[in-house]
Amino acid sequence: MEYSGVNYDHMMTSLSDCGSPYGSEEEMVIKKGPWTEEEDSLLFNYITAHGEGHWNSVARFAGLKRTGKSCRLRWLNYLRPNVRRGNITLQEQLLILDLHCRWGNRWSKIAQYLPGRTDNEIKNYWRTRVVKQAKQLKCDVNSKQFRDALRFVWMPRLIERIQASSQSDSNTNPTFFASPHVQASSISDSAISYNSYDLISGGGSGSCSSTSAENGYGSGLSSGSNQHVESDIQPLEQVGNGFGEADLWTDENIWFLQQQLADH
DNA sequence: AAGGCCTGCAACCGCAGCGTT
DNA sequence: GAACGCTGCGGTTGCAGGCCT
Repeated sequence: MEYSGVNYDHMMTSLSDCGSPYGSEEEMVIKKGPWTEEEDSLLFNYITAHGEGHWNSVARFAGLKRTGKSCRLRWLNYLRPNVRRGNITLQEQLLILDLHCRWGNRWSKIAQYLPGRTDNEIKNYWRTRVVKQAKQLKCDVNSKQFRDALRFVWMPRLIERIQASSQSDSNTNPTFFASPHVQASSISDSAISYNSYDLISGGGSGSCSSTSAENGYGSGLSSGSNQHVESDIQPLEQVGNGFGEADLWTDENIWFLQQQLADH
């Protein structure tokens, strides 16, 4: 954790300005801006002892001069156990693209299928990477043109790279997709029964999967060392060796995409 | 070295949905 | 059923650090 040491005391707002969860006998002042280590500690200890929920009470009884919403956000996006930080892996990128194709900007729903990732992180990824590339390609991120580019060009390339990486890793990391820590049943939307296998084999229910099957981008992961038994698989649990943000948005790929778009 | 620009991310804001009174 | 409060979601903003000139 890093704290800048900057005094954020100036970022205080009277609770009377924004709907106070506190008593009105005295004007409570809430703090805004980055969280301090001490605040994190207070929040973590309180939730560890009392559990999540009732966020306004958390804010009040933990001794935090924060709104309930702020406490909730800090917990969910940062303090919560199993929150994964750091680079979005290739597999995660692929999954985000696929799920966004199904559901659009339903970030929290998408986040359900990326263990340890928060909706905020996924949203930031989408905006800072994908939207940026759409701009670079001079098309709207929601346009059919760009969606087709993602579906028919980008995702197959991602799969190729994942496949190549998994093959090169198979000696050192033969259990890439198998995680004993989180059960697939933890995924609430059982209608889709989502995992990487579904994604690459076209087994999902969304339009992308069917089209992806047609276009053959499902040729990859189910083969080789990563083949797995369905029920054992946790989607995209990271083992963490070498799938950092090896970004696909290289000049070469952008050029390729532009050619594909020009052909349409 | 310094200033400006760019990027990524943490956090805030507004709104909608839901439950309770 | 209206009013209110709480929670969660998606959009947006602002800051810190890196990069470039």
